[in-house]
Amino acid sequence: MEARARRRGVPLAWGRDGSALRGYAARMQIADRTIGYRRYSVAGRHIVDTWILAQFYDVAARDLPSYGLKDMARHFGVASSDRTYLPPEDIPRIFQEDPDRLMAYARDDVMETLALSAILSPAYFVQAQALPFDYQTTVLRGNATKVDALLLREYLHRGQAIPAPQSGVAVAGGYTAILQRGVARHVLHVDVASLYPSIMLTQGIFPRSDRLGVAASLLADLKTFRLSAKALAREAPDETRRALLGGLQQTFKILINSFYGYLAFSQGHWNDFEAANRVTAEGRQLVTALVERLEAAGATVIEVDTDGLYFVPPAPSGPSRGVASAADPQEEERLLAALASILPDGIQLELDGRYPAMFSYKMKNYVLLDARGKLVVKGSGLRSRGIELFQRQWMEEVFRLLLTGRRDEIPTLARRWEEDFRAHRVPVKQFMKTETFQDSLVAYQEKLKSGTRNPSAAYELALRSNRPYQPGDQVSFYVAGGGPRVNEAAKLAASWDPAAPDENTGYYIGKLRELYDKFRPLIERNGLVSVAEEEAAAPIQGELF
DNA sequence: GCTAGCTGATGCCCG
DNA sequence: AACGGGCATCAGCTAGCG
Repeated sequence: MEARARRRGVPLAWGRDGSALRGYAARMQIADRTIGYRRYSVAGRHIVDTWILAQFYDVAARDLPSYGLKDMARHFGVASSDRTYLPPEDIPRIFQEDPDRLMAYARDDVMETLALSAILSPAYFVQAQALPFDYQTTVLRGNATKVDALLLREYLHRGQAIPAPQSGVAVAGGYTAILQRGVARHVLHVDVASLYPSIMLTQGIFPRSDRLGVAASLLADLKTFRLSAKALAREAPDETRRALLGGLQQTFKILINSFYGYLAFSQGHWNDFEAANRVTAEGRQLVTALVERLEAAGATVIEVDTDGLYFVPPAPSGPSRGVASAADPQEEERLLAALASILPDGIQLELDGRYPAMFSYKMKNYVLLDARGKLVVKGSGLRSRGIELFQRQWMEEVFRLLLTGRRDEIPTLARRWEEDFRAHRVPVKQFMKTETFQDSLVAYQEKLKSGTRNPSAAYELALRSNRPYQPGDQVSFYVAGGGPRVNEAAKLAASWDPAAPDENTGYYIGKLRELYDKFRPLIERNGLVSVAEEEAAAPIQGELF
């Protein structure tokens, strides 16, 4: 709209005072990545971009197929079944020949955007009422900056000086371990509720420079507010009110969890790295104590990550020991009570889930089968967007067979996939890789020249395409020819022709085989194997089989 | 001259 | 401009081998 208006000489006087829209190139950090976008300001109004809200949402959820409007609308269930879809490349022609159809399409787009905004924006609108930021800024600022702003406001209000941020020292994180690999039956997941904030509150760990004790009272107040919002949401008489209160408590939860991160935030005026270290040390100690207590009770602990763990409860004594068994609910309750009893007052243990089966692969990488038969895949090695779709599908199918007791069907499945590749029955969408640019193309070329990074297929293709790619943009590609360097054989996915498929079949079949080999020992064992024993048997090798 | 194995960088994910 | 801990992949390098 900005470009069209400039071209036609139409002033976009959208300000409440009649002033014009202003826009400028900006970049922002969303979790691990930087995106380039155009930031706008209009006097007296707030521009909140649903595309950015989508990316913030996805930081935690990581379940969006893409950030495009159509995919988003379908994902959130707001796409109407009779909406108009038009192929983008035909839009100029349709505009000429059938403008009404184009307008219907545009109207559907606007309605979907509005519906997405109604889902994704209320949490920020609520925050804007609690923070010394306007609505638009509330969306764009990070959580630690928001905590800092709350402290700043209180100190200024009381006429007190603001300390300078301390320079950073290393902070150790949570305890993570994998004790068993392979297939487990009847798995429980317990976790400590709000581990770090609870430690801060119960142990009184707050920034040393916060002489007024603002952080401590803020955290306590936010926790109280959150719990009452949560209770009110449960009792809310109608859907609208429930959604509002639900958003409120979600927002508080995020802010509450940011207090720990704030301690180690290098730009925070009241940061305190030593305090951050005490919080994580206490967290490691609590979780380790849970592991020890469970093992003493005869449970098999599978994996541990920061504030929770997966385990198989002790089998009833007798000959069935070690065999999957239906749990005795009373015994289970006794075990959980015993577990909770070793935690200090104010630290709550929660039974977070119960799973008929689990496949434990590596730290932070596992698959759960829930009681409804749904498969939950966790970990970068198993569900990363950096893995081609066919690998993720292969894994999903294999893990489902493995966890539902049909592992004898796995070899047939693996063969079928190979045959599909050999017969070019697999479309490009399934074997292309999609990467998001972190650097600008210029920055990439500089790093290459100075030897600080290696060539990457995605950037090389973007450079060859002569299109203006920006950080945050994505490119999809596949491997066509042979050669020693895989990246040199890459081609844009858009250039793949189903009538003349030129993908490197050998390369992809090789990938299928590597995939199978990776999991084969665990599939064949069809049970748990202790990592300690594995390591004792093969102490030198990193790979265990 | 070849290769296994290591290293560093990148990208993505878990809590 | 929240934190640390992990895994997979790639290209380049190097020690060790024949």
